[in-house]
Parts: sequence; C-alpha cells; structure tokens
Amino acid sequence: MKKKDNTKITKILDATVQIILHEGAAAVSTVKVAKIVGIAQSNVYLYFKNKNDLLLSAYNRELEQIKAMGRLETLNDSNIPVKIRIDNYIRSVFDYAIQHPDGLTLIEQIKMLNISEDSLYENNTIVINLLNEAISVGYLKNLPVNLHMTTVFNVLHRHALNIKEGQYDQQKYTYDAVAQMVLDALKA
Amino acid sequence: MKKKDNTKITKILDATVQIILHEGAAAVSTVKVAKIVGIAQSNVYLYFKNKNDLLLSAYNRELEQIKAMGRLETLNDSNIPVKIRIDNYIRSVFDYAIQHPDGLTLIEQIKMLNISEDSLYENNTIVINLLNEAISVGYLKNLPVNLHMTTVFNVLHRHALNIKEGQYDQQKYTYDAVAQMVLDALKA
Amino acid sequence: MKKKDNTKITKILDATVQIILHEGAAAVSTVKVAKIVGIAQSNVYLYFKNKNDLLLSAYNRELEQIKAMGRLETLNDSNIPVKIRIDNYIRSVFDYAIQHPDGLTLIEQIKMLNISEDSLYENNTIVINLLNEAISVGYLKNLPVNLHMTTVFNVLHRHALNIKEGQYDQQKYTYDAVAQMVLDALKA
Amino acid sequence: MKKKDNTKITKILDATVQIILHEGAAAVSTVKVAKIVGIAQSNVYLYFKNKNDLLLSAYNRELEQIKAMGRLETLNDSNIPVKIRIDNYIRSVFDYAIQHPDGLTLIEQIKMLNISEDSLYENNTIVINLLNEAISVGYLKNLPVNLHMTTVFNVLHRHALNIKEGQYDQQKYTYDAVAQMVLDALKA
DNA sequence: TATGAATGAGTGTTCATTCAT
DNA sequence: AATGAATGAACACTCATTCAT
Repeated sequence: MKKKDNTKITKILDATVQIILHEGAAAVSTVKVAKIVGIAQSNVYLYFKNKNDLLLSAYNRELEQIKAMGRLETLNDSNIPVKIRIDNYIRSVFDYAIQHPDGLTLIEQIKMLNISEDSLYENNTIVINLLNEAISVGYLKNLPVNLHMTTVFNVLHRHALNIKEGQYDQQKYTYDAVAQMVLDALKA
Repeated sequence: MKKKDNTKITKILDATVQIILHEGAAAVSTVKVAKIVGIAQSNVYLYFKNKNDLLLSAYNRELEQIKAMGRLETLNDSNIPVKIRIDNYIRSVFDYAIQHPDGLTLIEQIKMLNISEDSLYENNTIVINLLNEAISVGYLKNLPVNLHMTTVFNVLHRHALNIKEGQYDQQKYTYDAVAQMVLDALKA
Repeated sequence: MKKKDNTKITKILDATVQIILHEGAAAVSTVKVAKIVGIAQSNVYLYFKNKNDLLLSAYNRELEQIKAMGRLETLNDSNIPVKIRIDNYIRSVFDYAIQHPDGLTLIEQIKMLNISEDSLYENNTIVINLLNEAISVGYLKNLPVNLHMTTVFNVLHRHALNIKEGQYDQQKYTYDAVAQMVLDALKA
Repeated sequence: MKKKDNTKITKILDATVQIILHEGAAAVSTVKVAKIVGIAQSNVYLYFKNKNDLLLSAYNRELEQIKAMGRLETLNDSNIPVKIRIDNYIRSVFDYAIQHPDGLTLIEQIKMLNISEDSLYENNTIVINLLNEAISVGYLKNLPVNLHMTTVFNVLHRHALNIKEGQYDQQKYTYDAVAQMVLDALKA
C-alpha cells in the first residue's frame, strides 16, 4: 500500500483533510483531491487502494498525532495518583483541541460517514482503562465510560472551535474554568 | 413549491430520514427516496424544490418535534424558579433522546453536511435565554452557553444511543444519575 | 426493467449487436452503444439495469428469434417419426444459420464472456429431449447429447459464415450435402 | 523486444493463460498479469511490446505445443495411406484435447477477441493439404475443409471439456466411439 | 534487467434536475 | 398531481503505456 514517496502521500492526505474541513467528509472525491495536489486523478490510486483507504488514512494519521501529543504512557502508570492522571488526560485533550481544533473536527466528520471499518471504532484502551480505574476507586461517577469521554471530547472541542471562529479570545476563559466544567461532570 | 398532499410529503421525509439513519446523510439521493416511497423520481420535485430543500425539511421537521415535546413556553416563564426550569430543560431533552434517539442522530448528520443555509444555525433563542439567565443569577457556570448546550445534547444523546444499541438496559442507570452528570457540568 | 419505449430498446440492442459482431463482445461499452444510437450514455441505464443486463438481453432476444423460427412444438410431437423430427431440427438450424449467420456468432460471443448468469446455460430442453429419444431408439449414436448439438451448431454456423464471407456461393453446396455431413456424425 | 530471460517470459505467459481460462480473454490486463507473476507492471513491456503481443504470444505458444504433439511430418507423408493419416490426425487432436482441454479453450478465447492480426488466421497448411488430398481421392466428403476442421476441433474439444468438468468419466466413452462420430462426419 | 511513478483515456454507474405529457 | 424520458456532470476505479532511474 504505502509506497516510497511520503511527501506525495502527505500532500494527498492534506488535500483530503482540507476538503473535509471546508465542505464536509461527504464532499471528498478523488477528482477534487487530485486537483488540489496538482496530480492526475488516477495518481491517487498509486498511494491509496481506494477512497475508503484514503479517508481511513487521514483519520488514522490524525489519531496518531493526537496519541503522540497526549503522553499516553503516563495515563496507566499506577505510581501516579488517579486524580493527577485524570487531570493529565483532560489537559492533553484540551491542549490538542486548542492547537488543532480541526483535528477533532476531522475525527468527528470521518466517523460520521458510516464507514464499516473496525479500525474506526477501535477503542482507546488506555483512556478506557484509566476511566474505569477512576470509577472503581470512587473518584468518577459510576456511569458508562463513553459518557465521560463524550463530555471531554465535545466540551473541549466546542470551546476550541469557539476560539477558532473568533467568538471569543482564548484568554477570556481560563483553562481551569473550562476544565472544571468537565471535571464536575465526571467526578462522583 | 410545497403543495397540499401532506401525506406524500410525510412519506418522502420519512424515506429521507430512513436513509440518513441507515447510510448517513451523504447517501441520500432522490432516486433512493423515490424508490422507497414508491413514486417517480421527478415526483420528489413537486414537493421539494431541490435536494437541499429536502434535507432541510427533514431537519426542520425533526426540530419542530423536539421543540413541541419540550414545553418551551415554560422555559422562559419567570414565575418558575430558574432551577426548576433548568431541570425541565434537561428532562425534556432526556425524554426526547430516549424516545427518539434517531432524531438527535438526524440533527447531527444533517449539520455535518456543511449545507450553507442559515436556518441550520438559527439559534434556539429560548434555551439560550434560559441559560443566560441562569448564568447571570449565578446558578450556572459563567461559560459560553454553547458549552452548556453541547454537554446536554451529547451526554443525553450518547446515553440514549447506548440503550438503543443494547449496550445496557434503560433501567441500569436512573434518570437522576445521568441528569446529575449534566447538571454538575453546568452548575456553578 | 423493460420500459415502454420499445423502439429505443430495439435500437440499443441493435447497436450492442453491431459492436459485438464487428469488434467482439468484449468491446461493448455503454459509451459506444449510446454513441451509435445517438443518445446520452446514461440513457442506456433507463432501459437496462446494467451492462450485464444489456448483454443478456441481446443474447435472449436472439435466442427467442431462433426458437421462433425453428418450429419447436413439432420436435417433441410423438406423432411424427423421430427421423423426420431430427431432419426438421437440422433443417431449422440450417435455415436460421443461412439467414442470420450473425445470430449464431452473437450467441457464441456472449457465451464466451464468462458471464455468471444461469439463463445463459439454460438447457434447451426440447432439443435435448429429442436427441435423447433418438438415441434411445437407436437412431443416433449413444454419445453425450452436447456432442451432437455442438456438431450441428458449429458445422452449420461455419458453413453460413463461409457463404457470408464470400468464400463460396450458397449454391455451391446443396443443403443435402451439408446436412448429410451432420447426419452422418449423429446417426448410429 | 523479446529478450533472453525465458523463464520470465514463460511465467508471464502462464499468468496470461491462467487469466484467460478463469475470467475470459477480455479480462486480461497487464496489471493482473504482473500481480500474478510478482513483478512490476511495466516489466511486462520488457518482454512484450504491448498487450496484443502478449495475447498473440500466448496464442502462438499454445499452437506450437499442439503442432509439436501431433507429429505433423507424417501427415503429408505420401508413403502412408491417406486413411491412416486421417486417423492419425484425429488421434492427435483427441490426445491433445484430453491432455490439454484448456489449450483448445485458450485458442478459442483469443480468436474471439477479433484481434486484427494475420498470424491468428494463418492457415494450418499441413492439415489443409491432408484434407484436400483425402477429398480428392474420394475418401472424405467434398465439402469445404474448414467444415471438416470445425467438426474435429469442436467435437473433441467438447468431449474433453465434458470430462474435465466431471460430467462423465473418461472411460465411459471409448476413443473409438468418439472418433467414429468425427470420422462419419468427414468420410464420403 | 527492473521498477516505481506518472498519466490520460476509458469504464460502469449514479445522480440532480428538467421537461413534455 | 404525476410520470417517464432525457441528459450532462460527476464519481470511483482500471488500464495500457511511457519514462527516468
């Protein structure tokens, strides 16, 4: 699948992301992608075996970046108190959201496509483990973990988009204020 | 464009919704819709001026139903204490989510299409007024209201989907438990 | 499938046949067909649900014509002596081959496409019954009936093509001479 | 264009044949061939100047093998009685058909493509000479030789396919029985 | 000898939209 | 009000062929 020319792959994925962010994931077409990159349409198929592969690659690339940024190793490190690790988790999603609000939009958009691909729904085991642990020690509410995750993801994503869209300045609301909203939702 | 035959309109919108829920909003086509309803493709254009109109109508119909259910009049009724009205708001979204989880999915899907149509983003003034009032009296956190709304919408939607997907039984988590999560997020 | 406008259907099938005869069945494309007929390419799909359907329709139309010409009813009529019926069978294939040599070419070409469609291989029960009967009464060789059928089909088809290609005049070889070759092969 | 590496050429032709037999001659593509052989697509062009050349080579290779097996020298050897030589001809086609039923299918498939290449229709002079000689001495029917050839080819091919497809065991019909059918057709 | 990159043309198919009836 | 016919544009995908390395 993945051939040598990584710059070309990068350019194609960038173009794909650009379309998703501007027109929605449904609007992605190999024609448009190729036009943006400046290559022949058929060229896309040198690097991705089909459109699904293209979209999934964009999705996975983004996910890798998110994981890389949130230092996941620490999240399951039992030497660190659970409270701290929950803080770290929220903090890293917050940081990523602020720096790459589009990244989260991208994830949302591609998930919405109803692509039948397991990799899309691979659970993020590390985060799930952390949340379950925090629930079992009574730190977080005993509710399905995806409610917790949904809260974290959507509140922080929405906040980051507000800033990006110029609705208010980043300084207007401190990290603590926003994080507190999330924490209050999660804590028992 | 919209003529009289409301049953036909209803059938067409139902078919549209059905496709959105099963295949995603991007998969809607007049061909498919007409096939489901059992009419000629061109017939769709008797009732909707184009595909956008069709999607927006499905969107708006769903929104009307949501509004009808949450007795909105009471939400801005200053004779009722703010706390109670916030409770009512959460309760009515909860009830709607449980009874029509697909309704919220629909809203999400159509918004995701990036249709450039103001009506999609018309603010729900009544809810916004309520939230602002609650913030100003210090009952809710002083944060952008769309953070509050996002929390309510996504947590309750996710909970309703969990039940619909059979992840757990509706009885497993009480209304109070779930509503508390939302309230904790919102309250100052 | 089959809509009203039969003349259009006929024209499309004619164009399809024309391509098959001139360039081979593999060369059929909806673009070419549409161009010959003088319609938009997408128009083809108004009358045939896909390319397979188009090819099968051409095949079946030809088969119907063949069956119509060979008065099949008589072939299993036990009031008529087997010898006569075998003669009739050969005669009718001969006549058809001479009048429509392309018809048999068409059948051959489409069968060669490896289309996975049962209807292509539906056995011609009437002919098979006749041959089996003739074998059982000892008139024909006790060999697999498809050997008999292959002989009839190919010898007469080849003869008709020779004439069509101008290799010799139709008068040069009498019906009896050619039919005798076939009969000698079949007879016990 | 044809360079030295005969094993590579052999592998490419084998792959081509494999595709023809499984999917029909129309389905051959350099992409598929290269994938089967495990080489780069462009590599095919090192050994064959284009796709036509590839198909013709597969065709001619098969033809060579057929000729090699039927010891053709003897067929025009006037020291041997015509009857014997006709028997030998039929016998060798029979043997080849049984051992390589696919070989004959291959020939048929490629001819069906309507490739405009003289070599496809090069007459097999030796066989033609034999048949003409047999006709002139009154041993065979005075009919166009391609009727005789068609009979031999198609009857024996069909018989071999029947066996290959498991319709009956090779023992069920003796060589004599089948050869007799052919001979009866040919003999005056 | 071998390959990866590249591309333009082509394929089947679907679709939104229009129009005459 | 309803429909069938029509079409041009789009789309995902495949292919034969070329070329620089």
